[in-house]
Amino acid sequence: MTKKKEQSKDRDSWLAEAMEMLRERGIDHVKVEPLAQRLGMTKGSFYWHFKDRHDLLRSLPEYWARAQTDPVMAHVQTIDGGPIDKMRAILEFLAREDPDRYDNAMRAWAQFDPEVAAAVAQIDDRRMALARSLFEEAGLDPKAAAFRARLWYFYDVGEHVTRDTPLSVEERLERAALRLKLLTSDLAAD
Amino acid sequence: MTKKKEQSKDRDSWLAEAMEMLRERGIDHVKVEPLAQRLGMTKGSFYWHFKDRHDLLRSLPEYWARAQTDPVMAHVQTIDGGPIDKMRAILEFLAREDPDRYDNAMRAWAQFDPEVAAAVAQIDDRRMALARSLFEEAGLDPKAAAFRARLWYFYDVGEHVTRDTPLSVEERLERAALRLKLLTSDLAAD
DNA sequence: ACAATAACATACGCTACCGTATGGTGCAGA
DNA sequence: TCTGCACCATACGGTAGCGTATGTTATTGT
Repeated sequence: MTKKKEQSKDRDSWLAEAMEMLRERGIDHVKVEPLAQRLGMTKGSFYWHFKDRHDLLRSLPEYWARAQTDPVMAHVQTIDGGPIDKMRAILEFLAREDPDRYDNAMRAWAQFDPEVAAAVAQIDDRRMALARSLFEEAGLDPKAAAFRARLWYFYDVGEHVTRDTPLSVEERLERAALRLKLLTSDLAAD
Repeated sequence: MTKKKEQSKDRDSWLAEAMEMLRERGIDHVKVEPLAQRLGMTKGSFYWHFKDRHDLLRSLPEYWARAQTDPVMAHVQTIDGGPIDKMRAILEFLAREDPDRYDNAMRAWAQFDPEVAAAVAQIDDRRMALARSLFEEAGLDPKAAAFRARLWYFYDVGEHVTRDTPLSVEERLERAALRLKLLTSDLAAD
């Protein structure tokens, strides 16, 4: 009735806690016995919900995509106005919400697992496609829009990946404004 | 006479091979016994050169910095011309040489180790400071130059971090040209 | 009331790896 | 030639985590 495959609240609690461990210590430290301990359970429970450890790991990317990237996409739909307005709205949303808590950990993992790399690349493509369409909407030809979307998106990635101590909201808003200005100053003002 | 501390060819061969394993499989897979096997040695040798596994790991960032980032800095010194010329030269150098083979692995590691994060952040700062000084030289005020240096540098990081299959040299050169154009088009033409 | 089953706990053997202890080997200098 | 030391091998005990087998409990349909 629900989905064709496994889906349960208990199972999701294992996945959620596994994501937490992934974020804190990396994929090689999400192990089933410590994981069980954090949930106040034992291995017996784990091996009921999952075939083995690898089964858990394979389920994480889908869980991540489901939990993290959908909100952003949904939020964009609610905005009206020109492409520049939308960009500004996205930047402010990202600067306040920071919905990609697990992105860094996923990227770190993706470095050493091709399947995970594919999953992350797919997310990257979706986000960049959004930016690209906005730049096209603003009047750029496809090639220029594609490049500027990369520049746009990579700034996000760079900010997250090169930083250990998080910025204040004010600083993030200020940098977002600068970014928008530099990347759109030559475009038609809506 | 050489350095005040440990430095030997044998020790460096352990470090080099450890970097290789770090790049291929991540830090949690550089373990002493598999490492010894790859070098055709046994643990006895390892524990002669290193106190323990942690001692090896602590030595890696310094080894990385010594091997990877110095060449780029050295190459910049050899260039003469205006700041834009220097930027173009740097981009072409990076597009051809790709001297940061280990950057992704180091960043992945840095996610979960504050000391490593500090080491990587230091490298990031050095590289961004170089870009910042060039933009200042090109006429930007300090604040604008700092931001544009981030934009400049993050594009590099983004390209490396979001990519599994490497680009061709031609594509990299083309993108480098686009990047230079977009980031310097409003500046005095040398 | 009573099977059946989902959801857990317990106990076990196994492997990979760590670090230590100790023994061997080649080579420098007296 | 002998000795000391840098460098490496071998052998050992200990631990963490994997997966399996099997026992236990709570719930649910009949």
